[in-house]
Amino acid sequence: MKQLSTGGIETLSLRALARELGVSHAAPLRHFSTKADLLQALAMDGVTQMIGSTAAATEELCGLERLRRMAEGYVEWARNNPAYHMVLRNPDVMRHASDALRQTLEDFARVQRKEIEVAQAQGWRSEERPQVLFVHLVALMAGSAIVATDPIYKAPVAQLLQPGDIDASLELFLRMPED
Amino acid sequence: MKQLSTGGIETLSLRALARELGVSHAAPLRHFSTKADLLQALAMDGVTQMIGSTAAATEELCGLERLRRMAEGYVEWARNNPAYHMVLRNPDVMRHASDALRQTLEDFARVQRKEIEVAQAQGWRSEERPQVLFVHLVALMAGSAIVATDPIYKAPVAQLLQPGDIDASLELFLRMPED
DNA sequence: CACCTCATGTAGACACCGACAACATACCCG
DNA sequence: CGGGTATGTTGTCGGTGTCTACATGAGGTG
Repeated sequence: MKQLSTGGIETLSLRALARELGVSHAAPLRHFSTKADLLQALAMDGVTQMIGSTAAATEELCGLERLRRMAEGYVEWARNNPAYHMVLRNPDVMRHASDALRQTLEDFARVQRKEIEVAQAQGWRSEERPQVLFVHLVALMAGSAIVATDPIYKAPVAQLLQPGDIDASLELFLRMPED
Repeated sequence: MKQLSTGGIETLSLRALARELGVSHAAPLRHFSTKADLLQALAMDGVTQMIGSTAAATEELCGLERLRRMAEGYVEWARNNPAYHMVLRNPDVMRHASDALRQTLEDFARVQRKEIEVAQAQGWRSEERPQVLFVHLVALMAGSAIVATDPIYKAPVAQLLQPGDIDASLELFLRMPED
């Protein structure tokens, strides 16, 4: 159906894609009726892959540890798939997300909320309101991925940002209080 | 020179801009030699304004309280200036940021790092490495602004996200441990 | 005043793009 | 066999960024 991320991309153009595949300029429109459709498909693909390499890979864990590994895995996925990550960062793409994409993201959020509950039952920040922890987690994951990948955020930190710093930052939030 | 944000925008086009101003299609190129130049100017404008309404407005504060107000102010600014915020979120724009823009951001980061030092001296997370706190702060601010403004992040939280939740989330990090 | 220069605006052209329509081809299934 | 569906092709349209050549006017200098 499609071989994505053929080259390091993101001046994506349907016509360039057609050229790359050696087909006529309008051929891609048979598969994606509009350019937004293509980006939708890429976003869905990216989200599926991201969830596959975070939530699924931590299925045997639970509670706080699972949350930490999920967050670390998310940042690592963003690092390893900058093209997909850029698509997911694009507000214009996500604003018109399909119902299926929204549903997938909601399922992912549900897992996070469930594990927050478990972690709280295990004594992690048990006095906090769960939705505040959830918002914090989501913001921290999204922001850490950006800091880890976007050159403009790397610049102000320059050499100061050592390899493990982002994981250490995630752990500031995702660790037991008595550690 | 320019009246920006004439309408709620971000299918920005030099020709549309020219039409809006009642000039010929190539006139804007006299002021911004390329479209990327225009976005650069917008980004610089946005960053200047953002810093003006956060760092400057908290000048009389210091340490932890200043950091908290800066973070809250940043999120509020993003909420109130979605168009500017979208420009600053765009990786393609920021990747080619001018030296002046980089310098401005670096100055902003310097203030944050200084206040982190002050806060640590006041007993806030004094055992942590400063750069880890800095990375955490930057990620949290960037992520919170996105969660606060991007519909795709609002959706999974739905009505669960109450007005004060994001501030409460920021406070999870930016508060004294004994509170 | 004459003259030059620079900033600004204009018109035209080019290549690229997304999208649409009309037509061709091939394949599957009743 | 025959028709429908999926896929691809060519051609076209309007829109866009950018370049070039040309106009015009303001300001300063001789």
